[in-house]
Amino acid sequence: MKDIYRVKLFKHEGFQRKKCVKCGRLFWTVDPERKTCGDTPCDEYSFIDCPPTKRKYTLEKMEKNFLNFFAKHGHEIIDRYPVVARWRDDIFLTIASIADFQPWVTTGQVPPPANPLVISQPSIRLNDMDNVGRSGKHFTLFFMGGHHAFNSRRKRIYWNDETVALCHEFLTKELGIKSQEITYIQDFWEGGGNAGEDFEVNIRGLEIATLVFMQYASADGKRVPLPLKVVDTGYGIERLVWLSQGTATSYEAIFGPLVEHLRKLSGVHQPPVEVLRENSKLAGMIDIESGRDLKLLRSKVASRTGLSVDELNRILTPLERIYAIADHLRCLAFMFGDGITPSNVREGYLARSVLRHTLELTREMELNTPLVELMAFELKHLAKQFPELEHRKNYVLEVTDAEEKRYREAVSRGTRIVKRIAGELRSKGEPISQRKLIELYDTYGLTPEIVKKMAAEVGVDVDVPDDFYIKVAESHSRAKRAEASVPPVSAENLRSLPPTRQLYYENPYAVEFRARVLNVFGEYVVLNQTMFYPEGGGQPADTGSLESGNAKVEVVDVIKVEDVILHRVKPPSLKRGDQVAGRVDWSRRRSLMAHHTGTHILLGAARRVLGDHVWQQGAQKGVDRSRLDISHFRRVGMKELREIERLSNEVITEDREVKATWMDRNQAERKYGFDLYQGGVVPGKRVRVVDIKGWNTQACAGTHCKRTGEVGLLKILRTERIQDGIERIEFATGLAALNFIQAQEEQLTRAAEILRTSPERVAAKTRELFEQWKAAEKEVKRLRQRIAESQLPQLRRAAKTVGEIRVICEEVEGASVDEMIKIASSLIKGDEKLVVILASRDETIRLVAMAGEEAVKMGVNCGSMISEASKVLEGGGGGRSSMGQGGGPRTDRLGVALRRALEICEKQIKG
RNA sequence: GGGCCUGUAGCUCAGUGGUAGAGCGUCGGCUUUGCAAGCCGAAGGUCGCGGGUUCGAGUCCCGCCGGGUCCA
Repeated sequence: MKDIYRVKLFKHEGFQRKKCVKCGRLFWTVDPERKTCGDTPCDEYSFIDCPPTKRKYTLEKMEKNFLNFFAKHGHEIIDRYPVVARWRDDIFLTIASIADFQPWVTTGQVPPPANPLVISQPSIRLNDMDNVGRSGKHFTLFFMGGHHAFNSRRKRIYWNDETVALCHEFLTKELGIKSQEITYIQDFWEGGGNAGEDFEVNIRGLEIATLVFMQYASADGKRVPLPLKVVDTGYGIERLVWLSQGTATSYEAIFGPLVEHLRKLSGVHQPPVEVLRENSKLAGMIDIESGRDLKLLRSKVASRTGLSVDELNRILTPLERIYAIADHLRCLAFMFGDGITPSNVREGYLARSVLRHTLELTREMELNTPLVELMAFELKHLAKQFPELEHRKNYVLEVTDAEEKRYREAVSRGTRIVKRIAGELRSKGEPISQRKLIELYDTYGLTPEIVKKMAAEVGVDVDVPDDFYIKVAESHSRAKRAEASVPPVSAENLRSLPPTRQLYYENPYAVEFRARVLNVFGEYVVLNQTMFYPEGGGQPADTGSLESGNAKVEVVDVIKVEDVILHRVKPPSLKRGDQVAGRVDWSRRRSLMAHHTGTHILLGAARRVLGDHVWQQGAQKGVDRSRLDISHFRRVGMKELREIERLSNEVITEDREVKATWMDRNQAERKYGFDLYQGGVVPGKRVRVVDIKGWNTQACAGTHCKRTGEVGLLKILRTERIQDGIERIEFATGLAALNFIQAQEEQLTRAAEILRTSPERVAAKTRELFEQWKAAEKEVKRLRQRIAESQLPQLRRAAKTVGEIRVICEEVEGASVDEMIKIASSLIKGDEKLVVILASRDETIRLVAMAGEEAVKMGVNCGSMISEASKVLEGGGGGRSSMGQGGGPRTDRLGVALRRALEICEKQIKG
């Protein structure tokens, strides 16, 4: 097999392959003296204070330089993609430049937007968020420069020789780095089902690029050659900037102004340069992953600088936090700027995590500046290079502010809970358990750090395990993946059939058609052409009938498997070769079309009213009502809803044109951007674009009205918060909307009739009535109290003497339990030796017994007395010795129960 | 999508199936030169909504609605 690592450049320039004496990996160098591979930890950073480039670059300059260099060498510059990977359903965030072209381009289904191309892609990786600020080189968001070539069997662009040559020329000619400074380490890259040989490009201890030659699909340990061989390169633009500036950390080079701003705000002093330099060099040598790694780093820096570990912690920790805050703010600016809505799910949750992590850092630093102010500062600096973020400024700031407030509320709520728990534990002298700690994190979002701090304030210990977050993960059961629905007829069986001609696209208004039965699979029929729309894109399938000769069958469902449309018919009496006349249930289809077009109109209105961060998160069309789920960072208010509804109907009355056209995917994306994919990821080389003139454009496979006027009327029925950050709007169009309005009107009219008022006055009248009802209830309560009181003398006279105590045992007609209790307690108030047993009757019998203090001392137990007496009534009861309640359904045995109670009472005194 | 927590007075929250409570706030009175505060008292509740179990449900069960939070 050919050695892919042995590229032409190495031969021309006299590179030799060597084995690193430290790590044992193979690498290429022109320096005959070199023994190590040039990567950390084999080589220490040696560019700090003496950069290897001929000049210093800012991030903006370096990005431009990178793009222009490759543009000069035949690459087309492609605009960056959003950091939220809307075109994919396997990842939430864009993690690399190649991610922009997966899966459609890399699998060969869609041609690349240009070939070869170059791009600078903001990429987000949150895996080691905790290292950011400490390691000196980690970022949550970084710019990955990538030059990509897609080599098909028919057309070769370039491969290993040219890739390395381009890289080397960029580094040496463009940046002025000496050839002998650069090493190329041989490696093998594998990920996401693809694999290939690669070079890691290192300069003075810093890895600045990876050049991958992606050519295998890897599954189950086997490697199968890919039809498309892809040059996948990734240059760390921030690292190149750092290299060129030679600052102590990359953060100083990238976030200079914001770091300076934060330093001023927090009053953190800049540590001596030599401390920072040594820290940075050593940080590069150690993979900081845990608190233990950090301790190791500190102690090594301590021994080099002569400072104590405590001293280092004091001067470095605040700075590390500042670096992390600066990094996180940039990441958030892009996340929000590209339209992520914070949420408790999906990418929204990732954004929330970064934001809360940032707030934690400011809290630890006791930096009281609201995050929204810091974000405003950051946006100002990003505006020049990224004008698209400036356009979203309002949303970014609004959402930052809202999230910050929400978090502060969560923490203050949590504080109260922790203090309460801690207060209880303090009396017992116990620490907060690990289980409780996990529970607090799980249900209130309180990190152990916060809990520890709050508990300490009331003097309670917290035992935080090192592997806390692992324990949290363990406490959750693994979620099962939803199984993909299996088609009723396998694609295998359908392979020999031609794609079904989709007549519903040619004329969505046609109802009747003729067709030939190509094949039958059980109750599923395949035709050569059809007007039946198969379920898809949230639009349910059409129904109708197929007629052949004398036989008529009903079409109950229609599905699409790849390019073939299956009609489920009842009864399944059609045969292959039959000529059929099809007829679509038009009123159903018409309503579905109006609802589908209505969905697009509504989304356009929502985006105009709420902002263009609003994305469709799902939609389901129906005949009577439909629903649209949209992302938004807070509940949609009544006023906003009214405006959305008004705008929608305005667009309907304007009777705008609705056009559906098939377009080349790249062309469509270029023209409309990723807003196209509102309805979700759509497969394929060509996409169907539905455009409501001047209002909304989406990739969509559904059937639509030709003009918005046909929708007729759009009425929002209700909204629901289906998830944090996602609002569901239910609505109806046309006659279905009218039905709803009429039904509501009827309710209102009926309510008005009952209230003897006009519909306009229903609200006022109801309020009035409600107030009167409350007042009347109170009055009733007062009066019944008076009645009860008036019965007291009579009841007192009925007292019997039993031994040393007195017992009142009577029925009180029409009294509730509460009243009997009140009567009994006021009788007892004047006589501690009194026992009161009362009963009343409505649907069931209720018994109440109360005893004075003295009577209880003499052995009276109301609870057991009532419990026993209730059995007579075939019910139950209980209570304390001073009071008992009970009853039962046998209304005919009231007298018996009372006698029984008295009997027991007498026994209790004697016993 | 899965899990956990939660909805009680204007606010913050208690409330082993048995007479709906506390603190703060509001109002009134007393005390005080006034303020801050203190003392005494009062008003204020469809216990989220709807079913069920029970003699009896704020409490237990089911459904719905709202809020919070963690995980994928």
